[in-house]
Amino acid sequence: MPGVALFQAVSPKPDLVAQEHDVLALWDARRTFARLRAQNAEGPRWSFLDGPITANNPMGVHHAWGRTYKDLYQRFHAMSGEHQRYQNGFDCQGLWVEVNVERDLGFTSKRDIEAYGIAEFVTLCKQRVLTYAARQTEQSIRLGMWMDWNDPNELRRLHDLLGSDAASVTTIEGPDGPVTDSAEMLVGRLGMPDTGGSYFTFSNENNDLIWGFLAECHRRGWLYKGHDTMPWCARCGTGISQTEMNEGYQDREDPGLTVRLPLPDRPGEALLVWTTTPWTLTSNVAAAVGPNLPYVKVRQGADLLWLGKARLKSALVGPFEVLEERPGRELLGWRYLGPYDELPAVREAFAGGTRDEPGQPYEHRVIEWSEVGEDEGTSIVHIAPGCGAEDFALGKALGLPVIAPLDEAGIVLDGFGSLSGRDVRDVADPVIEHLKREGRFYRVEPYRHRYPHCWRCGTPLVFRLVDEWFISMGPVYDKPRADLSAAEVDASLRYQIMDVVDRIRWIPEFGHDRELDWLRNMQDWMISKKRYWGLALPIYDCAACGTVEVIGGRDELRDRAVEGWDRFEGHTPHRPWVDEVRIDCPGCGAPVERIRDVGNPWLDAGIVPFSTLHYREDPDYWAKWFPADFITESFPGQFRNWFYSMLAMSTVLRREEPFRSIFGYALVFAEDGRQMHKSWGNAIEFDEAADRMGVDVMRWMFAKARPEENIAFGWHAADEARRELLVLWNVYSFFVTYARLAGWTPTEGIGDAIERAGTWSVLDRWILSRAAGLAADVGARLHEVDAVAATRAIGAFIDDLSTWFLRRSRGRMRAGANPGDRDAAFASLHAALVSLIRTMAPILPFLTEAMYQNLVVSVVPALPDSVHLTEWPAAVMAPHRDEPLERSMATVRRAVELARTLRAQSGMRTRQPLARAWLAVPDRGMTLDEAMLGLFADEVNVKSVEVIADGSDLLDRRVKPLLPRIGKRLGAAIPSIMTAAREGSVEFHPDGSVTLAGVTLGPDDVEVQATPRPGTAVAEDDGLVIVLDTELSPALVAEGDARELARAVQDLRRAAGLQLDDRIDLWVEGLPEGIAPHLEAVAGDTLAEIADGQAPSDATSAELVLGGGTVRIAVRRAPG
RNA sequence: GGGGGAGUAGCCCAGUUGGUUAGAGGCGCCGAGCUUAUACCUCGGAAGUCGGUGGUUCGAGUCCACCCUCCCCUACCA
Repeated sequence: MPGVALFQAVSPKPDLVAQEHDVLALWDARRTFARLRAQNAEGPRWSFLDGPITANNPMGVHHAWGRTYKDLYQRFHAMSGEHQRYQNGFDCQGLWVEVNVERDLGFTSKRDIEAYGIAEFVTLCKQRVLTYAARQTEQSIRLGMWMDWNDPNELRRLHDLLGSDAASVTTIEGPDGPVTDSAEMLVGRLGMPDTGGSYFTFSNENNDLIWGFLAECHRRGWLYKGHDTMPWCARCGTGISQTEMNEGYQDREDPGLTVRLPLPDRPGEALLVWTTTPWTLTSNVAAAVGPNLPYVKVRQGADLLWLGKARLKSALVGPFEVLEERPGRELLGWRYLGPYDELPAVREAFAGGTRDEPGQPYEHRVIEWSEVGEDEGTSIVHIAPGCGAEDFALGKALGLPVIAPLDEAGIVLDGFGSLSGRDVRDVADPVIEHLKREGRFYRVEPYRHRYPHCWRCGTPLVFRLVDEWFISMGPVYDKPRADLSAAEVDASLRYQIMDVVDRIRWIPEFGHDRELDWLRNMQDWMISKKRYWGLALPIYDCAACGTVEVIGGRDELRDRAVEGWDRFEGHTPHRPWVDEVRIDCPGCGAPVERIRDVGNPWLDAGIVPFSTLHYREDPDYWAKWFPADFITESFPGQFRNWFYSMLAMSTVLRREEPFRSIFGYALVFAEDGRQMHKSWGNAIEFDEAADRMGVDVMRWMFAKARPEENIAFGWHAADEARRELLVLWNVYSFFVTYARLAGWTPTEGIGDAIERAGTWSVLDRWILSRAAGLAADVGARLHEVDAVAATRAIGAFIDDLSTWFLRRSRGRMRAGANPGDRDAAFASLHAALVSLIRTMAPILPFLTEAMYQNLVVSVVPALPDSVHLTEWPAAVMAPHRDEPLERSMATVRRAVELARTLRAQSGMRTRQPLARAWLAVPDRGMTLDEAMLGLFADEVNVKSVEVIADGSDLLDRRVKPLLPRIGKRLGAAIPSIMTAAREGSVEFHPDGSVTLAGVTLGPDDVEVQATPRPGTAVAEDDGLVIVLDTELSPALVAEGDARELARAVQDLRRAAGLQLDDRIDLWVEGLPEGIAPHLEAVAGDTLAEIADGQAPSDATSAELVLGGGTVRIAVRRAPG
């Protein structure tokens, strides 16, 4: 076919990584993604909302799992013609960025930050975000993720300008033209419609809308300042919310310290209390007992000690004598001497007395607490309201004094004697020393327990009395949700959120229960943090009159500002600039400053369904894209983080679900089954994985992984995934090789096949039917967010394509094959491959694109120039579907397997032709026509196949009693019945009943199975019976030998490194008589001329044993 | 501490309302076969006291009790 372009030659061993880079360049050059968006611009909307990735470090392979899903579902929906937003998101604000910036600067405390300057520090935080946003953008592009990306170099330019002169005016290219502003404000405007690109949660709009949300919470009375003892990280100088607490539990060893507290009214007697936090003893206020628990007084030497009876053996050291037993209630009110009564802080706190007895100084006493248990310590609990939440609640209920010993950095405050000024982590030993000196020490021993740590920096938390801001979640009612009245739901945000959760499709389903469970147990949401880089909480708490005002947006702030607006204007709404603004107190008119706290970062991510969809500035747009059709993130953790914050905020603002369906997946682990850790040497960086395994291999692994289970990610798993893809590549490479040799090209893509396939052979029609079925199946699966089933179906298809279609069609594509049949083979294989790669394109965008370029673009230029611009192939392939044909083919293939098993059992190699096979096919409305039988005959190498009606003569009948039916009835007779069945001692009766071991069972009680009679070449499977005629005539033997010879010649060709179409000279020496007639055929198959005489020395030679004699063969490329 | 889940072949694991010979699948191993798609594929095989102990039953991987180990969720008990 002169003048027609051929396929490009393909290496059988592809460099997948290099190929991926070529494809990226191709997409770039052809603006493929932009054209896809244009192509779908009028299509139905599919709203995907990207959960923001924290722009704080390079992306890891665990991100690649989620991003694979995000990209593959976006690509799939694009192939269905759907219009999408393609907006990636970066999470920008919060402690995690601060901690890294601090580390870079070598800072160890908040004081360092203050000294450095908050403005400078915040700028560094912004810069860090821009740095890693640029980096992650590049990595995501490398992964093949199609999003509306910013130019990473523009992000880096803004980074630099922020550092050198944030106020300098510059211009960036937006989707609708250039946008000019100061560098700082451009950074604050990233992701908006005029600037385009990814959204950044530090953006002005994002912060502004959170202000609006908080103002709404305030309007409804849900925002409040709490005064409470909270978990606190002394290193970070910030309170830790309930959400964050859950992330940070670790095992830790603390001193388990038992202390004697003398009872002045009972000379010589003392209470024993136990604590794992010695520093809190400074702030001891009371000792709690369980009123109904038994307590005892024991004598140890001169000591008289009180403790819980149940704790005697474990709490005491050494021998003891029990003197007295009393219930806890009889101990109530006892005065005792505290461990640190002499401290000024203690005296001062106690001087005011209690709420109920304000006149006289408070003294330590025994109080009642129902929560006191008998499992640990002494059953007398040390109570320090300034150092524990439960202690605080108890103290509050009883009106007890509160002693708060720590400042925000965990340093002991003044008034604590020699402990003052020391770090809370270093005071355990001084406390113990003090107790020993005072005669209060009883014992200390290491105690291991799970203890909360800071999720970010790993510091053990302390409990500290602080003011923090909360959003109330509303009451928890003690009854089922179904019984709640509308008024009760209206009064409780948590139940409103639950109703929203019910409207969402959770995949996997357990997510629904998890979220509800979290909401049930959720305490009020602590949204404040005493830090620097984050959402500036727009709360104005009047020191003069106590009025709290919450500002709902930047414009409102400008209107309300009484001073400092000029110093804020031109800046993003961050500290320290926004702190300059004061408003007038609506209560008393005094100028009020913003509280200095920043916001919980999940507020930043939670507002995204509003901020990124332009809820305020373009309500029509928002209404079109809200709620999102789909989000996907890793499940662990997000129930209480992103999912929760989105649900809470959307419920407050709209009482609507922010997304319709959510797909969750688990965690990426290393191949050794452990979490990846750099220090364990089992971590794999994303860039390394991309460079070494290639991103398609990674995507294939991720798409195949069961999302509800952690994935074991590593090089071996990657090799396995690559092998699967290489099978496809081999088919492709084979196809291209032979199509080139034959000069075959399609004229209209898969249209060739659609036009003419009706007349093609069963193999062709079968593979096209399979391809059609695959496209339909994978489409349905991906619609259901089931990538596992999709990849499984694809894998099975590739296997069919390679091991059956191509295996049986290879001869059809060789030189000398029937031209019409050969073209049909090429056309059907080509169509199947093209349909397949379109079906795989969302999952494997690079491999499929590379193949598409060659299979389609290089030969049919009129078609779309990217596989990603083609439509989902299910519809166009549907006419090829022929399910009866697929069922028949499955039977043939099963028959082939049985025949192979038979050959193996009888030691009859497949190369040896046999005269006949008999085949009995179970009657399931299935017939095997000539062509099907021909496939079977060719594959198992038999001269003829005869279909017999019934294979039962060849088989033994065995009886399998159906135990679930007869077991209950026959009881103890079962063993003998089963033995009889196993041994075949069966009596069959005409009505279908049988007798076994003297027991007659009805036809329904047994299953009669056919098994091959031992010693015959018969195989059976579910009614399919195969018999081989293993009688060998001399002619058959000779034919087998000839095939053996041909095989040997082919091996030699390969050993000699010859090309597929090289012609050879062939020398054969010592050929047995009988084979001679076949020699010409062998020569034909191997492109050989039979040469006479001695083989030359430069020929490649070998020996083989044929018909009992040694045959020597040699080959050499024919000259010319 | 509370709640839930899991322990089956060298490894990852399936195992229906209890049914007698414990296996679908994947990796690995051994053997054979097929093939110029040349370490791809196919067929066959080996190997397990089903975490332990006791119980119910004609019969237990499966049900019950206790114990051991691991994981997840949850929890500021001192």
